[in-house]
Amino acid sequence: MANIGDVARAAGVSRATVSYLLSGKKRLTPETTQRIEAAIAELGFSVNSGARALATARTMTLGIVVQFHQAEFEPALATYLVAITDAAREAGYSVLLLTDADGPVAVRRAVSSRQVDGLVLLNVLEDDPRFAALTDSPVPAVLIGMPSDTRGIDAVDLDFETSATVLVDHLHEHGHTVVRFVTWPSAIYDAGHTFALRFRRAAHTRAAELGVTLLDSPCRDEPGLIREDLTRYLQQADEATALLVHNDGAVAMLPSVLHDTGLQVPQDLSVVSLHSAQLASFFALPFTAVESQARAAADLAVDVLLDRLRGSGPDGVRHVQLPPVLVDQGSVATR
Amino acid sequence: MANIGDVARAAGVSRATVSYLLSGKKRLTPETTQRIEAAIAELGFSVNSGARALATARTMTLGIVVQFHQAEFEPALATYLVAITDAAREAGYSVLLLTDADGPVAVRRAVSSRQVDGLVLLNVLEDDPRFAALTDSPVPAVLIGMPSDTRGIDAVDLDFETSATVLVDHLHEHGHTVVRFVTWPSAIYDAGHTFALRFRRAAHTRAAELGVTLLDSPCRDEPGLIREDLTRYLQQADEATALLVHNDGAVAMLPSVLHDTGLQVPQDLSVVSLHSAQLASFFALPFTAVESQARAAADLAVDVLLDRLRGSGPDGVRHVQLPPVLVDQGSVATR
DNA sequence: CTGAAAGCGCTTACAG
DNA sequence: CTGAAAGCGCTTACAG
Repeated sequence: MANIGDVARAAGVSRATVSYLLSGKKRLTPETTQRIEAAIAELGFSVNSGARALATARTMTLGIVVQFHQAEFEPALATYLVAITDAAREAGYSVLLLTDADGPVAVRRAVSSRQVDGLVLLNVLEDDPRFAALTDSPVPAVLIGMPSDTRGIDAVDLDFETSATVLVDHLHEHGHTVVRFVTWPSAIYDAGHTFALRFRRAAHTRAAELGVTLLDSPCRDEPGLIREDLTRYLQQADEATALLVHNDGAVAMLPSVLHDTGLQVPQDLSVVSLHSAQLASFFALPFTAVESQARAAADLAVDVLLDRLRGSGPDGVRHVQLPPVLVDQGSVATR
Repeated sequence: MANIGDVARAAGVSRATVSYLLSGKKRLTPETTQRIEAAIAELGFSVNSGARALATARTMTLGIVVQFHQAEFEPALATYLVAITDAAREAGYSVLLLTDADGPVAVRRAVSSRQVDGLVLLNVLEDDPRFAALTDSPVPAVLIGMPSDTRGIDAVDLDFETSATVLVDHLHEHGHTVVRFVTWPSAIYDAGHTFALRFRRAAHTRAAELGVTLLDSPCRDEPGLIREDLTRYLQQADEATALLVHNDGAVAMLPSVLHDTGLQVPQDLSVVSLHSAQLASFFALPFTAVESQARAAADLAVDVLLDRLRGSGPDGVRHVQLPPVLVDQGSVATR
């Protein structure tokens, strides 16, 4: 394969001149430019990325750190990966996938062998073990997720707190005062998933402010068990007039369980939910909801990280939360 | 950050000696080994991967070429990505994610800028546009998918033909002679998805051999439409006593539609299916089925690719098909 | 068993 | 506007 010397020789210039054309850092005469471009095209030359990385000390590569291996239960994961990679490519960056079961190890290896210029962390926990590997690292990172203490790391996510507020408000405005709050299995909260903790906390806070009673109703994590749990909740004779759902598995199962129990939405029961847009689309979910947009979060994360890499953007640590959009599908009745 | 020279100095040896320890290509005295190892640990040294790539002409990186952007409708995609990356890492390889909407461009760029030593192609079509970019490439590739003409490229996949045969046999053995074949939307076949074409062809061939009538019944590609299509098929008054399903969206919807139409499986209707293991697990699908295992295919693909890179393994082009496993869940009644 | 030296393919002050 | 030269951090025949 041709290297920069071959191009220089074919064009009758020095290697430096070819390099300047490639980087655009110096302006060349039109004739020189044209001769070099012709040589590049003829030889099918492209820059050896390893050599460039060595010379510039920049890899033009970002790493995505996927911490968990339950990819199967994360329908939005592929969307995140593809969206991050797309956004990175548009900025001239490649993407390395880092999936080690041991997150800190994955981070340290990529950083110390200088494989990446920056990192995107997916599936962030309140007290994430990867943080330690990041604090003494010369490589900037951005979290997709918003722990209460980000340790000085940039972070980006849907605004789960406002999302909860918006949904509780929506129910309250329609006259609902007792609401069943269908949540993730407790293991999700215990593990410290930031999206779950933030949403739950804000839902309770807002409900208290408005005098709305929230009945916590966790669903377990397998289809059969979720169905059982949901069925039990729906058949329970109590004063709950609405469901506030934050659990992708449960909301996916909900239409079928509603059907089985013969309850009509919104006549017999109102429903609002927070779930990923992927899930909504895959199941054509018919509920009024805030949909988390993996692509928007991914684009934002890459923007923030690139700002940091370029030294552009605002000073100081950045915490950016995407404003939720309520998609009203009429699944809430006025009481 | 420390480089190999810093380590050499700290250990009182030459850089070459450190390099030999790192690569294991020469045997050093225990004392030297120990001094170097101590220096490495103390300095927190690790090899600069770009520099190593430049010196060795090997990147130790594989590229995954994801061609389509409908990541949302591909629940197994994340599993493929994670599984390939895991397998690669175990062999000492990193993984670059290549998602350009223009597949051939993604391939050419990664190859010509020497970012990868090998490529894994996902979502392979019968007449895939990426093949052309591969034939004149010095970088070996493996397909996950099995076109009829692989152009000399290694390929790996579930054996969809045997899968179809096994499922048709299963129905035939239980006395079913008229079977409704619920298929993907015709666009899937028209686009040339190898898994769809191979399965359909083999199903028809086997059915013809056994004297089983297969009623082709495509489902469209949105939840609402799938439900409509399935409902219409189930209510159709004909002699079909069983369903053979090859359509992930349809099989996911099937339990609910069965419920609505009041049909009992297997009493009123027998069902067999081919779907991804991810789907089966996410929905707890209760049907006798062949489940496609993304992880198995990913492991196999990486094995084949690494054999090629090392020059090990059998000579010639390799086409490996994973034997299907029938998971009998009793959804077929004897007639 | 160990080391000096060339080379991988690029970039970038620096001099002209 | 262009080029000679040093340097990025490694590896690997080769000589000892």
